[in-house]
Amino acid sequence: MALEHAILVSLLEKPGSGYELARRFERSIGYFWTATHQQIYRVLKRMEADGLLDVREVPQQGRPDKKEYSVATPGRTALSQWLHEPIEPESVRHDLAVKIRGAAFDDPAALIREVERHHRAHSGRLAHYLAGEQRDFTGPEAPAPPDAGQELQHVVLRGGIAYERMTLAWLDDVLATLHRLHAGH
Amino acid sequence: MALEHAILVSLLEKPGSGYELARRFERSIGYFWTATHQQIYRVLKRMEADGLLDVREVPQQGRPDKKEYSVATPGRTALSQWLHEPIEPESVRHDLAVKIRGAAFDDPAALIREVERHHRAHSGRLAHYLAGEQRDFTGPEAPAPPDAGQELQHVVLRGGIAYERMTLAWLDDVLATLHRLHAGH
DNA sequence: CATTACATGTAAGACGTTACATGATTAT
DNA sequence: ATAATCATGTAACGTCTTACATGTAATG
Repeated sequence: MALEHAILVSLLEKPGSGYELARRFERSIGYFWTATHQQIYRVLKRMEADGLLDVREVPQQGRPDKKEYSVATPGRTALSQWLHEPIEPESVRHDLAVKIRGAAFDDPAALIREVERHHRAHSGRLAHYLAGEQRDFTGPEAPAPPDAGQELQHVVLRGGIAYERMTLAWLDDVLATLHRLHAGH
Repeated sequence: MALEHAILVSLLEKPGSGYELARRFERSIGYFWTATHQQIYRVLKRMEADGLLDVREVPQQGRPDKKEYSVATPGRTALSQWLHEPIEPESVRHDLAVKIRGAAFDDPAALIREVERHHRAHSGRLAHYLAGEQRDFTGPEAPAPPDAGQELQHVVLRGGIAYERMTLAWLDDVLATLHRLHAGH
């Protein structure tokens, strides 16, 4: 049920429409929580009905009107409450690991292309994160005395960077293993 | 829909009952794919109805009888087909990262305990993985010429170990950041 | 002329979680 | 006695994904 909380955090960082939230879930906050627009619109309605959010109809010119959501007081309370509740360290789901173990019953070499694809995707993400870090935190444009919010956003981004680097190193290991098995050895 | 595939892989590694599968999803295969027994029983029934699995009633003494599932030919085909389909690099969901960003709107210091709890949990997992690696792959009991299946299981386990080490280092970074913010900076 | 961006939604079905339910055996 | 392990399930509910549905405006 943390989609609600991710939305609360994102709307506290900046109010916005369902569409805008969907875009953020493709970037920034989407690095550690994904959601599609269908999900977002549904949850926004429920959260509004529950009084967690305020809506404001914003007429626009040359564009469809939008509904700008912002966090109401009960929403802040709900977030605060959740922050004080312990959560379980999340359980992982790695399709690729299932595939790798499954390859023992098929052709391990056939997985090489797939693993290379994942490697490229993670390289791309890493480059994207590093560019974002440069832009927002370590580059010349970055605000000199960062506030708490920025420090916290940065440490989360550093986590994403560490994750991608670790994953790339592991995928290299996987590729080496697959090549070794292919060579007969 | 990869639960089906994880079950196929696990049953190919060794046939077993729903209960046994549920146990495996708490260990071995559960390191990268989780499922509860309720889910497993439901999916096993569906897979049997779909002809992917064979069942054998095994009477036992001093214990309830069990149904031993094994992979039928169409199940092997289905797995093979999935292995040859490209999958998307998975999208992540990190509650803790949402909490960290949310802490900017609450009390960052209140998160310290929570992060420490996660740190302990991941330390435990790492120790568990390392013990498993020692037992099955690098210890004196490990089979000298490992086959493809073991090589692949090992590289997946190495991924789990790398993930836990990376996570612990990141949690140290998070704690240092939270302490810095608490100190007033 | 086609595509991308902006903007919001519905519906069906798959998947996952939590709670409930039962019952024997083994270990403390 | 109590709890843990073995063993299998149902029911209710909530979440998530995929496909469908519509329409304008800007960009190439």
